[in-house]
Amino acid sequence: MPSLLGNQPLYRRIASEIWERIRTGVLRAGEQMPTETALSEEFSVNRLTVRQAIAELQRVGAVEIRRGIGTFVAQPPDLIEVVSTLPVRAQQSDSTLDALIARAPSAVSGEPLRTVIEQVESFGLASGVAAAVAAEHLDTDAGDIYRLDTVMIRDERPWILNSYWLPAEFAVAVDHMPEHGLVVLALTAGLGLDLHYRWRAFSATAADFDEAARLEVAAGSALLVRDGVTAVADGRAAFFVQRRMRGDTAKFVLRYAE
Amino acid sequence: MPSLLGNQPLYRRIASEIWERIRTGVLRAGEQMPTETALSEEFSVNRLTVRQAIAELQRVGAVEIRRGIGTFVAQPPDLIEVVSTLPVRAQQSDSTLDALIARAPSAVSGEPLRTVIEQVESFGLASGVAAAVAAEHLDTDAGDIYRLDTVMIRDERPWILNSYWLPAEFAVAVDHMPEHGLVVLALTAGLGLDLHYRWRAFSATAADFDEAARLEVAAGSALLVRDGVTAVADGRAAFFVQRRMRGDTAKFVLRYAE
DNA sequence: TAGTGGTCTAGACCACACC
DNA sequence: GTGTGGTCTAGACCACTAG
Repeated sequence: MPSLLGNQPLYRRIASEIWERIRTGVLRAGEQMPTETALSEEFSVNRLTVRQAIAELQRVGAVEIRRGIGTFVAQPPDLIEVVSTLPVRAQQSDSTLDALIARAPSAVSGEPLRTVIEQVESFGLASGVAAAVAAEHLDTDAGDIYRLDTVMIRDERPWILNSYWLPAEFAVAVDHMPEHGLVVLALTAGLGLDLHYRWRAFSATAADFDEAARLEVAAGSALLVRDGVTAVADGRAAFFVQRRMRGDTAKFVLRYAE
Repeated sequence: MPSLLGNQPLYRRIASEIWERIRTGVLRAGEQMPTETALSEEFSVNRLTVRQAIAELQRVGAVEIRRGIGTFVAQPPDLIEVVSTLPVRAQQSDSTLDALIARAPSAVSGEPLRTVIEQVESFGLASGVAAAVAAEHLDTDAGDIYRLDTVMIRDERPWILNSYWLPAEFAVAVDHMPEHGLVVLALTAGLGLDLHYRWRAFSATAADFDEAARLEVAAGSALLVRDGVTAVADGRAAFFVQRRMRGDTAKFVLRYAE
């Protein structure tokens, strides 16, 4: 244990040591790490102690564990930047959706593949606390709100969880949503609505068990949350939406016009 | 183990069971949980298995562990909303800073206490990859950039880590920064500059070891990252800044003017 | 089949906070 | 001191992936 902070527990010193090897390039991105047994022999500790160190490195995003195969130094994630230019007016398709579709890498060479789709998971009358909160955002009565849960899939991997709350008058748009279509397109193209943002908010949270399972990440992973209210031209609120995505895969950029 | 998914490992079923107790109010927020030993007897498993379950609940934010005391059902975090109204022009003090100071709860009754301060941790010429990236954002030469690292402290707890990269001409502002002052105030009031955003970006990341230690959170916790470039009236970039904060303590809201 | 990580046990001792 | 969570060991067996 040729390490630094003598006061730290063993597993943390081992984590630091491995981290250092990654940082300095002794272990390179994508490379397979020594097995847990090998490391436990090298550091003369129990395998469980090594596992504790590796678990921390995984949570930090430094290594990737592939069960039955081995542990690997993590590759930098490929991050999609979703850019908006401010001030925006009208169309909400400015950023998120176009970007999703346009920037997804093409699988077949040359052919711009549409690899982002939005899949409906559930739809029905909203209830409970969430419905009450949504009602407040939408200036409507809580009994009259529909909830639509979808998942956006990018390159065949779940990417963004969406929960929409819509007043009844706008909920009919869901019927206009084609298989693998996008909710917002169903509202704009399908219903001929002119949408614009009323507000958006950004926060971060740890994935709970349900979110973790649906996004295929570990419970507790960092999620980026963007929620907001979108309205139509005459000022009525069309929907309140909350989007949750893996933190390391998306970045929202707001450019301010000069 | 009166549980659901029979295929899951023991520790996960135990975590689900406890989670269910919290969700349904059998265990209430703030309440102390049974000790690890008690739980291990109740579920007839080894204490380590219980610990694994509790660790997951902690990462998810469901419980809070106080060493030497006990484990408690987590309280909902008190979150500060930082609101901007769009379109913004000029002053950047719109949101972040004013909000930080104004909305911090008062310790002494009635007296609006200024509980948010910004403390310089290091200052000097920037180098390495980070400096190169900053140079690109700032349209400057990489050799001429200063880096300023600060921490914002709210109610005596570290809250936001800030890294500023400034061209030499603006770095002098640091000399104008009073003890416990705010960097942006030093630039505006101290140097008489008229600042405005060029762009901002939001993302989320897992706290690395350094960030975790400085923010007093566990490695791997969800952090909200906001970075951006602020310019002065004539268009020159004044600084590139990256702010990292505990995800559960801050939320950035953008309101769009009608 | 061989090799990897994943789960679980039994038991020991330590570090910390409170009384 | 007493009780809490934190660390570590030795050893066993399982589940998954690849060849």
